[in-house]
Amino acid sequence: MLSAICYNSFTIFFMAEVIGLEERYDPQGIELKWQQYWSEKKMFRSGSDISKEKFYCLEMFPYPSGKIHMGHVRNYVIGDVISRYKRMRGYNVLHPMGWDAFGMPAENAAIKHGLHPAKWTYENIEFMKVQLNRIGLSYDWDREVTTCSPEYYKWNQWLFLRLLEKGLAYRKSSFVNWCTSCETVLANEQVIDGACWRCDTSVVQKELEQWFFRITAYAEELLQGCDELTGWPDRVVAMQKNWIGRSEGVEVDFAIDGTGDKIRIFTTRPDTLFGVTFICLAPNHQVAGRLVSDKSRLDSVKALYGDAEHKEGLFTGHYAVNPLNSERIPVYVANFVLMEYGTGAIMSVPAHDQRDFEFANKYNLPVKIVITPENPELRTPSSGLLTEAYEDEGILADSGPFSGMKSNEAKKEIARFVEKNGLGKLNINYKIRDWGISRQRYWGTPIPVIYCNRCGVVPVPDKDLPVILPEDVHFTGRGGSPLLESERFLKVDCPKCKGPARRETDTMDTFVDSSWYFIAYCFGKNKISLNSELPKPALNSQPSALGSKLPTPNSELNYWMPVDQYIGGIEHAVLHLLYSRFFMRAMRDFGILGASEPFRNLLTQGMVCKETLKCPEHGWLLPDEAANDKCMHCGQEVARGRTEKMSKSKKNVIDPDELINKFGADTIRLFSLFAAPPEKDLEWSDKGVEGAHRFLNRLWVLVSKNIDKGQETGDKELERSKMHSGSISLLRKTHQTIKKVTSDIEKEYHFNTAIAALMELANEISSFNPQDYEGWSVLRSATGTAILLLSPFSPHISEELWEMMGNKTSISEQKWPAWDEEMAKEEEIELVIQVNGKVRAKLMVPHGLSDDVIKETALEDPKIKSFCAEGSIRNVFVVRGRLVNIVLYSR
RNA sequence: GCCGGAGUGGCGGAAUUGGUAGACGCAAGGGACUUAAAAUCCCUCGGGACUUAGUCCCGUAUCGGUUCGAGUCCGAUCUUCGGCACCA
Repeated sequence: MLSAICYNSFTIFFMAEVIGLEERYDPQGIELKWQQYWSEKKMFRSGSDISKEKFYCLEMFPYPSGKIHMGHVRNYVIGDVISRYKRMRGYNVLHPMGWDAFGMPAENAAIKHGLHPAKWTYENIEFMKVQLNRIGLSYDWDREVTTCSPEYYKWNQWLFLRLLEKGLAYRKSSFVNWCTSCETVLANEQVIDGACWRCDTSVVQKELEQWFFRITAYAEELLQGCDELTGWPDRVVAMQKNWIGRSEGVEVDFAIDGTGDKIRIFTTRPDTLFGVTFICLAPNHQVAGRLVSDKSRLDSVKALYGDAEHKEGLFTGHYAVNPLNSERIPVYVANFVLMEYGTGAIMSVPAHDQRDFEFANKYNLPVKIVITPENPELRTPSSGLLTEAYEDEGILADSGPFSGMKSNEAKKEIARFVEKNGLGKLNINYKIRDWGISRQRYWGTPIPVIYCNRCGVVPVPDKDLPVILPEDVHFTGRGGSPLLESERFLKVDCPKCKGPARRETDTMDTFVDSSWYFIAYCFGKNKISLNSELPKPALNSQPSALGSKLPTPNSELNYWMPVDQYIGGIEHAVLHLLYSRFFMRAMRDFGILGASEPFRNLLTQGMVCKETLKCPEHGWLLPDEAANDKCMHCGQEVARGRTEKMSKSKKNVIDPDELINKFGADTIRLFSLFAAPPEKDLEWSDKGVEGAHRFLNRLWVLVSKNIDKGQETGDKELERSKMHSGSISLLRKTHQTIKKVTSDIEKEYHFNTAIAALMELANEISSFNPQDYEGWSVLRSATGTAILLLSPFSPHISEELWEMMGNKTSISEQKWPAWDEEMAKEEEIELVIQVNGKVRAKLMVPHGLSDDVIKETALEDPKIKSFCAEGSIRNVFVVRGRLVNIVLYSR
């Protein structure tokens, strides 16, 4: 031990002696210094000047689980680069951060460790905020939002009440997962293999009255709006459209023979109406209950509802009449028919629907072919037996007056016929369901309604908001919602009749919190005020002589919204984004703001992955549990698994804090931006991180060794025509790099190629040997530019180097450099000469030659001449500034 | 099954509107410096052939097509990753 200490201090002394201790790149010191500087000067506070062009850059806020992971780091670094870049481009940038702070893990922690969810959550936030700041993220912390604070969730409640007023929030009965042993509701993720996560009791479905938001009222608009989402990845838009699931079709009434009941079915294939051979009802369809006398058999079909493996049916003993051809067909109850979609009843055409085909086979029901393929080769074998349903389009057969029509024509004709004759109507169905927001949990926004025996469901008046979560509760994980045991919370006077009443004890889905947090940021901390944004009746049509100081309705909110760039994980491609789009529209209709779409551009970053290690005996291994491909515990060969998303269970995670301690935040930022473009998965590589660190180190040495020389040069204009070729070439490279880095950022946020270009410039700078004043001046300008261009990626080291170069103001306040197109132009180009499409020679020629001269030059090249001697020239193609292709007649 | 991506060196990844395939980095090999190592710096680095220091051939998942020219466009196939999945 002692000798080690001696050795270390000797080493440090020795190194300090040789290279000078002050010259070494010390990320820890620098990063802390600049983080303090930024924070003290409030450098990243959004400006209040709303005449300036704005840029709202938003990253998905984290759930405060306790620790930041690499996925967060990647997400936030991408957003930070964009924000810093846009600031340098002169935009008024809003770049906020907050906490998605309600949710189950806090309550689980309370159950397990007896910590109050609030304490657990706020401690996590405090810790994670320090972690975020260590990454050097340029947030405006003055606008921080924490969804579990009453100041925030008050507005959840306020919005709920507005939705309620408009009929967009309503109550209906719905099923939840219920553990009979714990007597509590379970979330889907708490149900493991159909059993309770805590006690392993099998979970049952229990019917409860719950609150819903009527997102279906906006289904069509949300779908139409998808076409405006040009700044979103195609696949996310596709997923949204898919989820909404619009389909056009007709509803047709089938009368039941002898009972007077009518069954309304929905179909998208009216062209197959003549092929209907039976009708199926969902097990919980009203008419099914009436038609089936054997309730136990009906219950057994109900029990298999939703079972994707088996088709189970039951003949009701009744027949329906096809209104088009008056055929009498049997009515079945079938487990695969969904009550929630369409009318809860279907017409079955086994010849042209695979599901009906399977059902018909099982229950020996007739199959009637009414569509034949246009291609005769595909026609049914003469036996008339199908092996599977024919679901494509074709020519109608056996369909009365419609026989011989093409199916897409027949669809329209038959639909028209149905409507004209009052047999049914055209209709559009959507897969999307209303959004159930009730959660039987404590750690969420209390739903602001009161139940009164006399007045029924009474909304909490606005003036009584927020309805605050009570503190006097215990967390056992048993016996339903903890809110039920707080007398003080539960008992309340009815706002209407002042009689005794009871509060709603359910809380809201946390997706409600995240559906409008981006709007909350626009107000600044604790200043959220959605109602002040409502248009006010004009007091006076003319502004008063004193100058009206009345707030313009919607001013600040409408300035910042919509978000210009949203960045987050693909896992939120459907729900969060769809709910947010719904909330925006609802709020627009309340008059709170003008826009409909919340996020103009969306970037879904790829996952952070890493190689996995697995021992045949000990399972997944941490990197330091293996040495030389052998397991440390048993010495067996370790299998290098494929690279997978970092996860604790696979032990391939990396702790951002450890990395920062070792390399500094700038290195981590640089590597995660360099290793892959943002939308693709990022494979973590320890060696790659070292490479990024080496690059920063090289830059550090480059600046520090030239400080003295560089400082002497001023900003005097140099005359290009008199410059050395070396200087010109470095100057040119500098301008080319500005252009390249700028366009890579602007175009697709391809930071990886931007950084590659910066590395090229750095390489050129280090091999440049300045001889005189001019050389030093060019060197200084190239170095300064490189640092400016680097600053969004690795801001701390850039600040420090910028300061070392003698600059007095922070690099974060500098303008993004501009390039000069003339300066960036190459004087000579490499001309590639092809013969018959194969590269045969390369020549250096001056820039800007005419096509004819280029052609001539190419043909005069001795090598090309010898190739051309083999045949006569048929054609010559000249691509300006690039290549010549000489095509010969083949012999 | 349906919808949407992706297949390029040993690896991560580059390649404007079709116009030099492999930028930049990692790994590997060689060299310089050092008593030595680390660090740093320099060189080589898709495969093959030959009459070996220059030249030729092959090469972007596979097969075919369009074109003077295809990683890029078109058609088919294979592999792979996401999402949805009895939505009538």
